[in-house]
Amino acid sequence: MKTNINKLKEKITSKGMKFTHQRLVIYRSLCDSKDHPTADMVYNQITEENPSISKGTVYKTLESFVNAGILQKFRDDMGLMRFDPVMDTHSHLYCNESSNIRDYKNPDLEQLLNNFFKENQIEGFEVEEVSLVIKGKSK
Amino acid sequence: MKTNINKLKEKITSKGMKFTHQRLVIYRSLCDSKDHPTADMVYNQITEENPSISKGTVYKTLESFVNAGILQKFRDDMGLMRFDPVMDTHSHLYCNESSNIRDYKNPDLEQLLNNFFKENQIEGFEVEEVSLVIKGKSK
DNA sequence: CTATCTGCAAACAGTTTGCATTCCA
DNA sequence: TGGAATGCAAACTGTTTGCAGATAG
Repeated sequence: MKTNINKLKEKITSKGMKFTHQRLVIYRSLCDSKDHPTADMVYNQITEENPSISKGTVYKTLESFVNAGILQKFRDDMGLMRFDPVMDTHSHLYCNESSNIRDYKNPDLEQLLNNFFKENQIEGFEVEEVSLVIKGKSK
Repeated sequence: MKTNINKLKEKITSKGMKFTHQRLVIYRSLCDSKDHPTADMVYNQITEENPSISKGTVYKTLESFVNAGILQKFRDDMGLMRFDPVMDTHSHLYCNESSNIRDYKNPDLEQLLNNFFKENQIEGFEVEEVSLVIKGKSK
């Protein structure tokens, strides 16, 4: 746990950014939650123990984390921005019933897709990045 | 052209909905544009020739078209709702430079993904629908 | 000390909603 | 004529912005 904090501090300060209480709290909230929360969810979660952190700060902090390569962000079906502390490329499983979003990583699948687009060039388009949206239900 | 209008009229009326001038104009605009427009884009486009159609009507009409199975909708990276008159399953090509969105359909790819998820069950998750987000640049 | 970060509130964009009026069937 | 569709404006939600004051390094 301490290690993670030190790593975070290093990541932050190495980018010339300042290490603040707010940033620590926000980052920890993201790591604790497995649900790829929105800025608003993070705000509601941390506000219980840290009532003085403002919503604007949460938005700005999450954005700087993304810029610093500490978080990834993506849009969900509702158009909400989701934040993800897992930085390597992976897909997401969207549960149609609970609207939960789980991580899914499969190197074979990545390989399969890379090969496919290497072999099947698209007329007038150069593929740079392919990601999967997997919908279904968790059981 | 006439044929399409009659087909549209049939689709609309067969659902117990009314066939109006606004709905015709909105549907035609979508078919003419190849760019998967947002409601706002449709509004701006039709408003040149039909200044009296209101924005609210465009939103409501697009939504009823989706419910009636006349259009598909999906979210883009910016969180905007996009509308698509092509109803069979297909992927989209997102151009990172122009932010254009093109259609991409490849039965082999669909087959490949279906097979993959048939053979690779995901622990605790039942896949219902898989779609691809393909980013790159058009050339 | 000073550049960055924070908190607050106002602004913004896309979309939805409510309701009186209009219009298709 | 009756029920659905329209137009308009107000409301709503998620997010961004501007700025004065606070704070890390």
